Amino acid sequence: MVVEDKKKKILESALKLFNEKGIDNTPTTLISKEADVATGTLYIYFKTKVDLISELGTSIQEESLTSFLDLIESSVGYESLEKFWLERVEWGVNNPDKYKFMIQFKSSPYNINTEDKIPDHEKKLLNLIEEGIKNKILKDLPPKYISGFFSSHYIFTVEYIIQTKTKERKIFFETFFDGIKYTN
Amino acid sequence: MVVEDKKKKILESALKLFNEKGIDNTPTTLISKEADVATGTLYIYFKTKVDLISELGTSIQEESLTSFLDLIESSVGYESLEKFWLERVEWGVNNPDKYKFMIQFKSSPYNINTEDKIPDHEKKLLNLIEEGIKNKILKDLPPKYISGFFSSHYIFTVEYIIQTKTKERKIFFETFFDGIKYTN
Amino acid sequence: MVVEDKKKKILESALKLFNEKGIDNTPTTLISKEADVATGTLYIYFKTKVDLISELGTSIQEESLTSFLDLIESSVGYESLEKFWLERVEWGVNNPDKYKFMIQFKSSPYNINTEDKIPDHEKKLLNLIEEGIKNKILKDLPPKYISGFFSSHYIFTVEYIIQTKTKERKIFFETFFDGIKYTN
Amino acid sequence: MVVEDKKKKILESALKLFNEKGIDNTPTTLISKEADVATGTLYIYFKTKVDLISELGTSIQEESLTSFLDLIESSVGYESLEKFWLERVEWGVNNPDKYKFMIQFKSSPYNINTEDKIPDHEKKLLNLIEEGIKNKILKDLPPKYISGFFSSHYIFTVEYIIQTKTKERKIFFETFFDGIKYTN
DNA sequence: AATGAATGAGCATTCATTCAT
DNA sequence: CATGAATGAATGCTCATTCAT
Repeated sequence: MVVEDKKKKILESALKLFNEKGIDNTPTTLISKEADVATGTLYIYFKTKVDLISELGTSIQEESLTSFLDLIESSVGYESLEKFWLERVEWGVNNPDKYKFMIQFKSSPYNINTEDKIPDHEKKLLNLIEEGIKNKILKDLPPKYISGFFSSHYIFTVEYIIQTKTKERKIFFETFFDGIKYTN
Repeated sequence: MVVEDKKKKILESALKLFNEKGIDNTPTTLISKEADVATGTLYIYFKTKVDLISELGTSIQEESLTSFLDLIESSVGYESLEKFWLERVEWGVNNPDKYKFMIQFKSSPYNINTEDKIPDHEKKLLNLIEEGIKNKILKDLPPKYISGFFSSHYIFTVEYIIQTKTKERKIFFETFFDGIKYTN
Repeated sequence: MVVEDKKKKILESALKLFNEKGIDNTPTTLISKEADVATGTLYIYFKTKVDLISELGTSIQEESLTSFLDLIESSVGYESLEKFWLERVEWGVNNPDKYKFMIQFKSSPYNINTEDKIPDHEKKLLNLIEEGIKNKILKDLPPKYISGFFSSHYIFTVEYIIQTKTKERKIFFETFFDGIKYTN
Repeated sequence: MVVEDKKKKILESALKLFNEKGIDNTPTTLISKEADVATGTLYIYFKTKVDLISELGTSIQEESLTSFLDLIESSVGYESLEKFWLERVEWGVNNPDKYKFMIQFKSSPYNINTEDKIPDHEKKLLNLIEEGIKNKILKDLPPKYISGFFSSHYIFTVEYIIQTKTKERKIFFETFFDGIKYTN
């Protein structure tokens, strides 16, 4: 087995089991078994179970934000926001396991210190929003409210799409955008 | 101590501790201690820890829906929806502990059979939404999407208000309503 | 309810439940419930659960030995022994609950001090046996061995009769008597 | 410590404690302590306390029946039966702890499914008895009665020998055999 | 005597983590 | 690096017994 392959298998098994049984109902021994690895091996790659959870959560959150890089190149408008939104939604729909775990992770006590690791995106997004408000593209709402609204709307929409298997996308984005777009 | 007082204290202690430490990281012994009650007393009022969790979650969910009764009397429009939305938001803001637990509970595995107990509200809300769509007050979106959007937007907004302590309300409701209102 | 009636009901319920679930798997609360009596009432009539068990065991043992009174009037011989044996067997067959519990009780740790309460019968039986040996009616075996053999043979036989529902009796007694009768 | 040594020590400690305090009054923690092993170690070797009890009971029952193999080679008669009986008695007298536990185990609720594991001996013994009846060596009693009588007589006799430390054997076997031998 | 809510020590079992091999 | 037997603190739950009413 190639080096680091075991770590990968452990993370994959953890993801699967955490979704099936919940984080707190998944013993590390079971993760090891699922990963075809000895009990102790898990503790070579992760100091504690919490470390494993954190690393899994953080890495998935980062992956979910890949498309963000495109957004910060452009300025905020219907098209750029829609593109960003669509890419994230598509990622969620195509990675339901990772997505599902991300939700569980975010609302768990294990998320505590994770925000420190993804602060840049937040800041940059806030900057873009402020710019959008100044340019009268977005309503004059607190930027933090808009970014939060974005997240919550996105999370709910992905869940809805996964459940209903609908092919619709644009109308869902408009629900979001109509809520925050500038009107006089 | 008055009858049923102990049960109340147990529920209050559980609420507090579940929010502080998470449901799965709160031993029943700690709940008992916090409630100034013996270990076994908890099991007089609740058959199992899961029963305690369920009863707490269900009762809070019901409480949070009290204002719903007003809504179903009227028809869907800006005013009636806003009134409903405002009352629920106010409940959440004024009961942050209950609110916080409700969120944790809803996304937990302990929520499984609870929906059976609060299905009417969902159905009635869907009926109201369908009516709103027919009357060209709301966009022609899947009713389930609108009701889900309502929930997710409401949850996020309460969180935002609690964190920022802002006095704003109306602009937040408009964020929601502008997203779903009918336009030609 | 007549005085002492509750005590009787408690004993009856205990007998039933001890047989159904085993002594150690029968909570006193369940006995109370079965007897339609409050939890605390049991402890008015019995200082502890062990006391209840002992009293039940002892009283049943005594009852099972009622027929013994006839035996000690006569001297040991085929007829008198058979009569005694038959009466005890019949008692066991007709009181399977009491019989069953008696077996459980005898082989339990709760039996410890009970023998002190039924020593007379034992002694008198031993005297009768010694007499029987002297008179060349019984083999020259240790009297204690014969009395123990009597018990064990009796217990097994009752079990056999209850299980098979056979009407036979005499041939079973002969199995015992042929084992101990004097032959030259 | 050699592999499987811990399991052995756990079984030995359990045997000792079950006899001293009774199965239901022996906590698994005490067994572990007596075996100089951690609490959790017991659960590596036995899934539950019941499993430990069953394995202990079954293995001892099997050991007690070793001498049975000789018996089934021969046909039923005074000598062969006596040899079988003597060997079993000797095993009981020499292994009073195992013997004592076996009795407790047999009359306990934990014995339920154990008979499935030792059914052959019973069947073979019944066959031998039937043969003995046909050949007019044994009385015409129900074979099941004879085999049960054998057991109960054997159990009582071992108890008697252990208590009295007598060296006698033959006279006790005759008690049994005289009870069942054919006479015309 | 009767009640039954309350008590808290006790128990079976789990599981994150370690460490000798 | 890898293994997996071993550890023991921690947990959900039970139940004999008490005592205020």
